[in-house]
Amino acid sequence: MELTISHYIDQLFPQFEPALKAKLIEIATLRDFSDGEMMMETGQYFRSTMLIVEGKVKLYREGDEGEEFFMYYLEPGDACALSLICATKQETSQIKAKSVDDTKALTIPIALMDQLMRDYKTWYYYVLETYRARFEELLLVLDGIAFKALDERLLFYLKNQYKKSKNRELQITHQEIANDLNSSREVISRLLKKLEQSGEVLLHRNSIEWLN
Amino acid sequence: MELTISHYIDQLFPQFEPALKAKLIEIATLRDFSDGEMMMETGQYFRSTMLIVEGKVKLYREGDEGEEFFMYYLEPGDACALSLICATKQETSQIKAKSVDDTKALTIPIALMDQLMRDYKTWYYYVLETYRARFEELLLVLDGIAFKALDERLLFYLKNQYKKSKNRELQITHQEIANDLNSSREVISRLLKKLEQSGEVLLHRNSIEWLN
DNA sequence: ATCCTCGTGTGACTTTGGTCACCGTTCTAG
DNA sequence: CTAGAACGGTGACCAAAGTCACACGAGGAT
Repeated sequence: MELTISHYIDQLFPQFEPALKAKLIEIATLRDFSDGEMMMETGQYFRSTMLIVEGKVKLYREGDEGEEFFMYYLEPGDACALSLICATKQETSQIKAKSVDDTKALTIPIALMDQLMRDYKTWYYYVLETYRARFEELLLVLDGIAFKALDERLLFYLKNQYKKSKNRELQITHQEIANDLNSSREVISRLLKKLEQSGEVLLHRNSIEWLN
Repeated sequence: MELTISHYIDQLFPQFEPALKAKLIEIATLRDFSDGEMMMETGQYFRSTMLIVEGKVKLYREGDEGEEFFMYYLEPGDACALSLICATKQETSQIKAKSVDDTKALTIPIALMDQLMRDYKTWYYYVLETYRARFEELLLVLDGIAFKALDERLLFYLKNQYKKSKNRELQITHQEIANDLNSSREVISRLLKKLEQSGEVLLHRNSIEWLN
């Protein structure tokens, strides 16, 4: 087990100083989440901070009537910014996180966060950079929804998905896209049809092919 | 001058440990911004971090065609989260900040940030809390725009303004509200008219009166 | 007093996107 | 093989919000 953790840390966090790596191997535990499992619910408290080492995690905001609004993905090497921040204050989260793949995460008790921040400079930089990156990502999402029409947002969404999956063939249904963009299936279907007619994608059942 | 800085710090940051207060008095300088002055432009680099000690600062996101989208205000005791984060990485900002009052801010050279974070626990907590608070605020804005119709957003906006100004009479034009909400003047006028008819506000030229 | 600008009110129209109804196809469990 | 569910296509309609055109009054400048 410790071998595995050590391996992940070397691969994904090469910038961590040796002493920090050793410390993490000592205190972190590996936790598994299966595809589709909720990792964080609205209103839940954090007991530990998580570093994703395998799989993919989808973060979204939940509306008053349970609508879901996709924000961004966390991938191996990423940390949940909220769990880093909220952790120190024991605040409740207003965000949901769902594993969308078989996912493994290193968990670190929040009680040790202060010590890590103080003692390991590379950890401190990592945390700040994580914050910054999430904040920027959130701003991009805000841009989309504030300034762009749905067709542009859809295009942005698709490009993002392709980049993450590194695959010409995207396995997704129109309904799922509609959920992520907080729209409705029919509207997404229509917009996709337009994209197909203008030669940007090919539509199949359960998948969308990108024609670059 | 040092007397003034010391006074602000005691008033607005009582939680700072004595050594930190002394350090800040030593390294911080006071900077003035006049009403309406731009404090930060899109694409600008940070050279220092700022703690607001007087006045009010409006933060907004700028769209591709120059549209402005209001995010939140910074008030005395607040710090610009972005200048705390980006500072350490020398990244450019994608946000605009405008002084909407005669504003004073303590500026702290970014070169000293690392040292402050490492040496003063109360500073470290303050920075993390600032991040968390701005992140939450941004999430609220996102909620509004993602899940609410314009009439609800307008109401939320007005309540926010009243809370900040502590005044039954809000000095603002319909056009300004429209800019902040990235809408158009006519639409805002119509919605305000509805609010007046339902007895929630009284409309005057250049001001809106809240009837609680 | 006379202009002129600014803020506001309002009707008519358009566009975008959400909703409803319904259909055909594909996939899968039994 | 068959029933039912899931997925996607489509037309008709509706509602919210953006746009256009114009009118009116308050207030400041000359």
